[in-house]
Amino acid sequence: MKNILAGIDFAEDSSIVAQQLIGVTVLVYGVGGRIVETEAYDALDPASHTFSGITPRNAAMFGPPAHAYVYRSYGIHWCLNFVCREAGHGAGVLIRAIEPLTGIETMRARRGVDDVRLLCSGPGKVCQALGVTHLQNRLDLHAPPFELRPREGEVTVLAGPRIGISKAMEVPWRFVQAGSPYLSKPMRS
DNA sequence: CTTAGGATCGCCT
DNA sequence: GGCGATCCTAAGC
Repeated sequence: MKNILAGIDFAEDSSIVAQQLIGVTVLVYGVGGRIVETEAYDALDPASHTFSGITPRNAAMFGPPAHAYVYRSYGIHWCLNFVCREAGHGAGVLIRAIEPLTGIETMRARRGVDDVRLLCSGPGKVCQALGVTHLQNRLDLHAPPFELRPREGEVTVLAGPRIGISKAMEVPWRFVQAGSPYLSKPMRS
């Protein structure tokens, strides 16, 4: 199935996909690891880039699911999203943190940091470590340079408020792997 | 430990 | 002209 990848149906709501992505391995040109933190966004959500309709920047999120949406944040960083639902809905999942597994030396070199816990502990860091830029915007996640592998084993997922937004603060659409030392911030207890 | 400021791009008011 | 789905560094308590 076209929308099924790594055991996840990307045509589902972004809040569903965001939870299911915790524990999934993502590689870009063979470098990456296990997703431990995500956030869901949706066109009905005032905190989403897509809330006010399609623009050149967010067009990828209105495209087909299981594709990448990469945007520039604060003019400096890149952030990686996976598009959800059917084309035209403007929904997606922000990849906020990864547990580094393969290509750790490459990530260290790209990030200029030694501590593994700091390699991918934030959306901008994830893209720097994995080498994601606008060149990957709108690419199909089924094909290289992307590779997604299903979650293996049990994962405990916690939900809480999203980070760095000023609207819809009460929506609990941040998802983390419980107890992971690789999060951008610990989940509030 | 917390807070503040700078970097710098695309879109909005 | 303002403001982010951010990160890093420096300074203060």
